[in-house]
Amino acid sequence: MSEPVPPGGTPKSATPKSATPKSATPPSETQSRRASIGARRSPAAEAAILDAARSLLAEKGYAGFSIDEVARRAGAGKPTIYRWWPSKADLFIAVYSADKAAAIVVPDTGALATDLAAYTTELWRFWRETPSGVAFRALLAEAQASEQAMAALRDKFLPLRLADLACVFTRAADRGEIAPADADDLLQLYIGFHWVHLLTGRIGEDAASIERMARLIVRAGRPDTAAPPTR
Amino acid sequence: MSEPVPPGGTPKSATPKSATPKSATPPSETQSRRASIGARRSPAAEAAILDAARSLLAEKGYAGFSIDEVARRAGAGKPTIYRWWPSKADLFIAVYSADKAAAIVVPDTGALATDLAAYTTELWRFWRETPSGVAFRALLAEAQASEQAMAALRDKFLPLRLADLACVFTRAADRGEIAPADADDLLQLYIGFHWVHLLTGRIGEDAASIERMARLIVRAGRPDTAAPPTR
DNA sequence: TCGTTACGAAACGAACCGTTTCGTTTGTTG
DNA sequence: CAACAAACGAAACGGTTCGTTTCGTAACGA
Repeated sequence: MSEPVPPGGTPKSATPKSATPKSATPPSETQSRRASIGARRSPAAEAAILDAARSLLAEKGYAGFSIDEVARRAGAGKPTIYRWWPSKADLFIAVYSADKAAAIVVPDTGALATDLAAYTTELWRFWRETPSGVAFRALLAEAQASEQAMAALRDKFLPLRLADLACVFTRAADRGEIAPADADDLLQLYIGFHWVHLLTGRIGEDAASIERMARLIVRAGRPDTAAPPTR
Repeated sequence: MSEPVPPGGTPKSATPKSATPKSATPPSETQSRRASIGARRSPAAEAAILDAARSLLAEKGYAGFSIDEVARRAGAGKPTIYRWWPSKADLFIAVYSADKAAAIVVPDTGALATDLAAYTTELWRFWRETPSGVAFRALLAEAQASEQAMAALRDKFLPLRLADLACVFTRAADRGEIAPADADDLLQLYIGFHWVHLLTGRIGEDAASIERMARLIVRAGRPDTAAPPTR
């Protein structure tokens, strides 16, 4: 869905015929126009479009993310965009996927609490300072209006993105810090913490809050505390 | 969304399709027209607009929530809508606020874990079965594109809506189940749990998951376990 | 060489937003 | 009772965006 569409359409053999002698369209200044490079996809056009989309998203958020504006900035035609990305969402997802490479380093400090605090600090900074943060928020928003986007988010995007954090919890379980059975639930709780802050615009560097939350998570997972009134 | 793009152009079917003679729209049946009742606001119009907005939101989500369509369904003029709700967002919030009355009963079972589980079950049912769930998701989405909506969500909407849950945690602190200092953070964790499930479309009745999460929250707040290796 | 394909420019239709004009209806005020 | 004020619905307008189509041009490939 997010991949460019291979052009395999029906060859229409009808010659344009050009009954209308349009003439004109003077090629006066062929200066900066990025002409076709022939019967193949232009890497220059693709790169220009992706770059324009990324910077536009970073500057104006999803609200200002219009195909027309992307085309203007990229010096590309809208048909060129729609040829390779059938919808606005496709282009949007492509941008995020391309950025995902520059991901986040998963900390390994030897203790869950410090791992979590470090990860959160880094993630929030990433969300604040890169187009990806904006893009992710937009993706969450988009998913609320499109069942398709929702499914993609839930089934493809999240599991992939959460793999890093999952292994932080796995290591903690191996160290005996938390009960292995709780690892998944604790991960979910921590994700929720991130999302609430992201979606309400509170992803500043509130170190105290981050640390408190990390300690709560650790405490919730402590296996030895399960003794007394667990029924 | 659209189909894969046939890049070579399609056999254009030579369609002069439009040319719709607009005329029509015969007011022939003057029956149902809701005339002015004079120099005062018409309760009938207000109710019709709110009802139309609510049902439209429930049916099509925020994507299909257009002022034009609301006006059509309500048999109202757009100026009437804009006279009383200056923007689309205002009408939208009005719908949610009106529904908020039929809110959720805050459980008081005597134990935090069971309170939380009961509350979650009820809240998710509410989100699933009323337009409000759709509306809240849409509000979250809207906030990602509009700083204004974000501020309203963070500063006005949430504190109000969270008051119920807060008192569940307060009662638990009074009973000594959790450390009073942790109440706010635990509440945040629990909210995050709700949001993640709402935003990823997983608000079915997963009783087991709900209960596990409630127990984790309680354990995270246990005051007596607050001891050692915080380093 | 000649057909195929990609390119950008431009225009188009549809949808929606928010506004304005218009004629009508009905309370309120003098 | 008459004049005014205010609300009503219909309709249209300007602006924006999406996604499509047409058109002329340019390079690859057989």
